[in-house]
Amino acid sequence: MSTPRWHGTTAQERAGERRRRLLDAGRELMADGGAAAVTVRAVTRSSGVSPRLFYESFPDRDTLLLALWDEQYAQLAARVEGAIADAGPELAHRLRAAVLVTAHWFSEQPWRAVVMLRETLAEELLRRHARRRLPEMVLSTAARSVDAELLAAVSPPALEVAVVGLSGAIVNLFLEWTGGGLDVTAEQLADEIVELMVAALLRLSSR
Amino acid sequence: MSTPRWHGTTAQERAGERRRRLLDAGRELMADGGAAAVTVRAVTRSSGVSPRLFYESFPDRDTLLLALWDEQYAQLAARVEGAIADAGPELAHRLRAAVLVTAHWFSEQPWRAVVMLRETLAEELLRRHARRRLPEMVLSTAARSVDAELLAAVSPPALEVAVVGLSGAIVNLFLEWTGGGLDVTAEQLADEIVELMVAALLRLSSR
DNA sequence: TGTACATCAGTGAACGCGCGTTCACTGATGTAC
DNA sequence: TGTACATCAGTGAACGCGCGTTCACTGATGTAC
Repeated sequence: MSTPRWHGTTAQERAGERRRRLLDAGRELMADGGAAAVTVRAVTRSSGVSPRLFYESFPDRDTLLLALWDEQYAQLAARVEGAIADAGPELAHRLRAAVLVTAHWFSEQPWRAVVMLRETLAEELLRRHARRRLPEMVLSTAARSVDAELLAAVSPPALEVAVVGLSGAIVNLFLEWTGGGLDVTAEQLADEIVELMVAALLRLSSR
Repeated sequence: MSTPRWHGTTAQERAGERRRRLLDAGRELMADGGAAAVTVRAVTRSSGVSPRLFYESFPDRDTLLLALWDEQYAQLAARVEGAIADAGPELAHRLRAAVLVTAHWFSEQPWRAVVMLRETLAEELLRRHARRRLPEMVLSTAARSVDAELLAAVSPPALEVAVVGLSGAIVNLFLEWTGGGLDVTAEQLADEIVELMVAALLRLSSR
């Protein structure tokens, strides 16, 4: 036997399963108590993995936090990707598809907004990691190969300001909406956000 | 002597001075290390006030955090108030004066943005306390007694959505700008924000 | 095939820390006689 | 005015906790002979 086994599984299989359990526990803890609740001890306690083995999966607590964010990001990105592929060539349609699928993704599991948005504002580490990636993903994916030269013609500072303002608006809207603070449907929210984005783009291109 | 003295000062004077020193130390700690750095022990250590006496000024750590926020809020509100009084009756002028004085207030002491904006997103307690008060202050103070019936005619959900989006945009713009991430002048920033606010108001009123 | 030993995988107690809060204590000041 | 005592103001050690991380140990499995 070239790969040694232990209770019938390889070391790699067991390590992989432990990593999975640590991530799941971390996600649940973050959903309940924010990033501050994701401590090495809480994660190992609730996953049943011994603290010693935590450090076999992750060099430290911070790396786990980043992994949690990245995992969600990858899932959302895949969804957005799919939605855009089905949306036809027109920019506004692509934008709307991207925003709407994001709204649905958040409303399916409201804790996703906690992990992706709220705690990303709360923890310095996550803040630097994520910064404006979420809205930029939506924008850039939607705009890909569309009006590229339009954006290229915009002066960098004006684009910067627009992106920062839009990011803040979008993040806050999704956050408040998933938290139940906004009494509108996903479609109304998406329309609102698309309008904001289109208005910002138009204002930029008309300068 | 009706008020007893101790080393020549009354109990009240000494208690007031300790409260002042605790607040100052807390502000500095928050500016340097965020709300998480504002611990009872750190505050008492760096102010030279004994931990026992901390609880004479504040019932617990959370109350100190809120007091720090409130102190800054009161200062900013006073500035905005003053700026608006000098701005004449037109809405856009009042808005611009309010936003510009806020921008200057932040840029004078960039840690103010940390205390008022960044850590307000980071700590659950401050989040609930502050929520949308900052942008609402700017908006409502500027709009006071101007176009009140205009706003009253807007449907509540639409107004909600607009305020949440605007809040996010404004907070993010001020945050990024004070952090050095936006290479524009205070005037350019103010113009941008006023444009956003006016556009949002117009969009609302034309529905 | 049976046994002594090496190694691998995993456990959970321990270390050292800083925290919020409290409590036993000290020393300065006021007061009764 | 002088002294014994009460009270006021303040100090800083102590309590009990959870943390990130490490380390001494156990027991299961593989291997040499």
